[in-house]
Amino acid sequence: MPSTPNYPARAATLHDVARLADVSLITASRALRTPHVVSEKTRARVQQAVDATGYIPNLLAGGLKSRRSFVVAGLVPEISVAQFLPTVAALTTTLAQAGYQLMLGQTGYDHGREEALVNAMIGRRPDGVVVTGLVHTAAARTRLARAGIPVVETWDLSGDPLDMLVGFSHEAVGAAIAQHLYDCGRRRVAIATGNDHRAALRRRGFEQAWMRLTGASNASSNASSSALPVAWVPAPSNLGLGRRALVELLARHAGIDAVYCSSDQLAHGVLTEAQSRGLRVPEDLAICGFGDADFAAHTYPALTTVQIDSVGIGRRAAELVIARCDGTNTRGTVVDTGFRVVQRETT
Amino acid sequence: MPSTPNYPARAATLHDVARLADVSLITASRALRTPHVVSEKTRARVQQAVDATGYIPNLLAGGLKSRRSFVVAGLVPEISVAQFLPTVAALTTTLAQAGYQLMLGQTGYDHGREEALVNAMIGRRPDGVVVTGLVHTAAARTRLARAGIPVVETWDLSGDPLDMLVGFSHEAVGAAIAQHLYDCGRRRVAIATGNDHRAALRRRGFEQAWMRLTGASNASSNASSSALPVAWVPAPSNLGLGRRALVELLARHAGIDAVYCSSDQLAHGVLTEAQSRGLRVPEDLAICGFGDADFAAHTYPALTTVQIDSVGIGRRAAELVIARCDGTNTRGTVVDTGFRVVQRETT
DNA sequence: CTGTTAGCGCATTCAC
DNA sequence: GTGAATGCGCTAACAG
Repeated sequence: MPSTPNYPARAATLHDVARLADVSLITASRALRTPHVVSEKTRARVQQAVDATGYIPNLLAGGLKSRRSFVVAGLVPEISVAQFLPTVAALTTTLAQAGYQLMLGQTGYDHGREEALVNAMIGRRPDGVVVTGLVHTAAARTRLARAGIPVVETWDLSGDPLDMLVGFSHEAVGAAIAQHLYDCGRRRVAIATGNDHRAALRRRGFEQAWMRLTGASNASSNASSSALPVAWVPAPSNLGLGRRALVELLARHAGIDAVYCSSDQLAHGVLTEAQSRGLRVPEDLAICGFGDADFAAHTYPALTTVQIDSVGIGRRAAELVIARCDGTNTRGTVVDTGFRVVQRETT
Repeated sequence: MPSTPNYPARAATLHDVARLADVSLITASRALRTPHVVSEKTRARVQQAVDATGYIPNLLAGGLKSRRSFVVAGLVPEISVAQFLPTVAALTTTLAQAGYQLMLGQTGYDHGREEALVNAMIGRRPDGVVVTGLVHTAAARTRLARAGIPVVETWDLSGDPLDMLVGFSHEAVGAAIAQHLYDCGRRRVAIATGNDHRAALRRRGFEQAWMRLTGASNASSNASSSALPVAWVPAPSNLGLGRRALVELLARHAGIDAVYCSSDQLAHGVLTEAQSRGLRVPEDLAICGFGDADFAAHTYPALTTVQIDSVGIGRRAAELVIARCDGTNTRGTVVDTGFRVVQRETT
């Protein structure tokens, strides 16, 4: 007799449960899925058999017939992007509460794996798809449209959505920050920004608003050129890139008095570099970030930033997918989750 | 004629492809799965039918027969824990390269959802399970053992693993940090630590080594009491909690000259609080973190910490699961990924 | 190289 | 309230 536990080689099936409870297959199924239509006695016998066998329903098999997988695909550019984390966490939690699981995939910031990932996901027949960001490649958009399942794009409000959209206007965020720095009396502003799509929208909103505020005539809506000093860093941005960005800005543009950063991580780096050079913040240099990361309120001095409802985006996206799966028509729904400039000590 | 694209209501099946290509079902299947056993001509006809119908194989249906889902379950305490992010990212990438997808779930730091999550995952019949951390509850351990699939626990080396293990010794990490601070000439050390399992192991390793080094006799291996000043913070730790921890330590224990922190986020907070009080780092206070986060090399002054192969853990875990699914026996494998104290400027 | 048969484990549809 | 038959979409096993 072996000392290691000896479990049955094959997992118990509903068939095993039914036989042990001496009922038919379908009665066992009903006892578990719709208990109220089964007599109490039968229900108890089935439950006993379930406990005895350690039966766990095979959702794959059931889903084949009912065409429901109770799986939702989640697409992120890269998992190690702090900004999306609360969204993914809320998504996971909200879905789990409704019996769904999240299947997570990385598209890559360059969209290189987007189409392949969408195909791989569709092959698993998810009941819905949530994307942090927009679906960029035409092939992926077509695939998703043809799949006939609810799709929620998030963290954006622009463009023409594939189906549903939960986010906010990045251009409005940029404009609000410009207004804030202007109101603080800054006139020689610079930008440190990641090179991703959403950061570019914020930068454009910032520049256009700035030109309007300062009455400059050479407003540039061209994405490749800029009227203001800009340091670009590769996405995803971090503290180290922020330091490097400020080094670059100060070297090329003496006398700047404020920096808008496309993420709080970047802003924290700019703050750090400023301090290492003996610059006073905000007296010599004002700094504004984006995202209201968990550390933003606790830097020294505390970081002015833009608060985003990252958790709410995940929750709303999950709710929309679930509602649609339950038969409610949410097609085309667009939710603006808004934003708020949070002034702290760096401006 | 409607202006919106009108896709077939039902997704194409292999049946549709076979009929269009005028071959049998199984031939169509083989043309896609094992092309080399099918004539070139047939293969081309099938491929043409696939393109025409936009067919995407239903892996759920195939998996029912072949007992392979090509899905691996990933269990994390909470997604928003920066420490595990590189592991999860590497896991996802390595699995995707081999045709697997990651199904992600959150157990909660208190293990409250661990059993329910394991049951939900098992119901989807994953080909393997990777856990960041150990499986703590007995019920979950039993379920996983009975499922008969490869399980990799990670980020630890202690205890008795369910199956496979990829990690490092947290007690050895604690001891190494104690040695480092001792070598730096510090004698009045304190600890700022999260209240999770792994952080507790590091603290114990630290304290035991410290007692040995300083020749103190009241070494306490008791988890609830401590011979050194300790500030506990709830997991997951962050910068704000680090500031609060230093406030608490300085209030209760005047004259400490070094703080070991259970995460770099915590250490960054301690550093920030020290600077806000005009303490010089490392002259007045040495600080050591853990994890070598992306920002650690770029704080001012740069943070001394412990480098962990977070990416390697994810990659190795994925490789072990994949190998086992491919028939290689990796049962019981234990991989020590090691660690390295990285001295920078805060010690 | 290609086809036929028989399920995988369960839910749907109809009968009793 | 319960049950028998049928099939979801695909692949393993065996024939040709």
